[in-house]
Amino acid sequence: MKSEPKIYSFDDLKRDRETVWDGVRNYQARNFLRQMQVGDLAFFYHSNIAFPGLVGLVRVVATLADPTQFDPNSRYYEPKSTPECPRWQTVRVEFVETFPLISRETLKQEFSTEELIVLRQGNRLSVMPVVEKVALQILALANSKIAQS
DNA sequence: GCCAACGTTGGC
DNA sequence: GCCAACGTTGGC
Repeated sequence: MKSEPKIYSFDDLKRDRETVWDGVRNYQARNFLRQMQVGDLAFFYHSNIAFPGLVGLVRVVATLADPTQFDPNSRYYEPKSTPECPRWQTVRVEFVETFPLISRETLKQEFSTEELIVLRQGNRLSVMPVVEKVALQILALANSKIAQS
């Protein structure tokens, strides 16, 4: 799950404890959101900063229709959506743990663009899947960094 | 339905 | 700040 820290950082999530991943208006990203289930873990990625990369772990605690689509005052308002037939789906996530930055540079050294969608040039999705094998390797990397610090 | 123009994202 | 890579929009 990717966010610009200037807009919403991992520290913001740590402070809030939970957040709704609202405002995603890309169909491919929405389809990934639909696949997410309560209990799923996700990495939090900081984008559009000097040192982009993974900064921690979050967990899905609920799946829901994106509430902003029903709010006429929201920039994400979707007049065609109704509570019975919402167009945009999302999840609520909770803070799990912070780990020392796994930089984009490190990720590129360790993984290919086939393995990690976030490494692909021109990638613009706010949510993207990571296969289990790669996820476990990243977790191992995170744990070794925690052990070092 | 095609596609040029435009706006946005995000690495560098 | 630049610019490549997208997605979206809208004229036709």
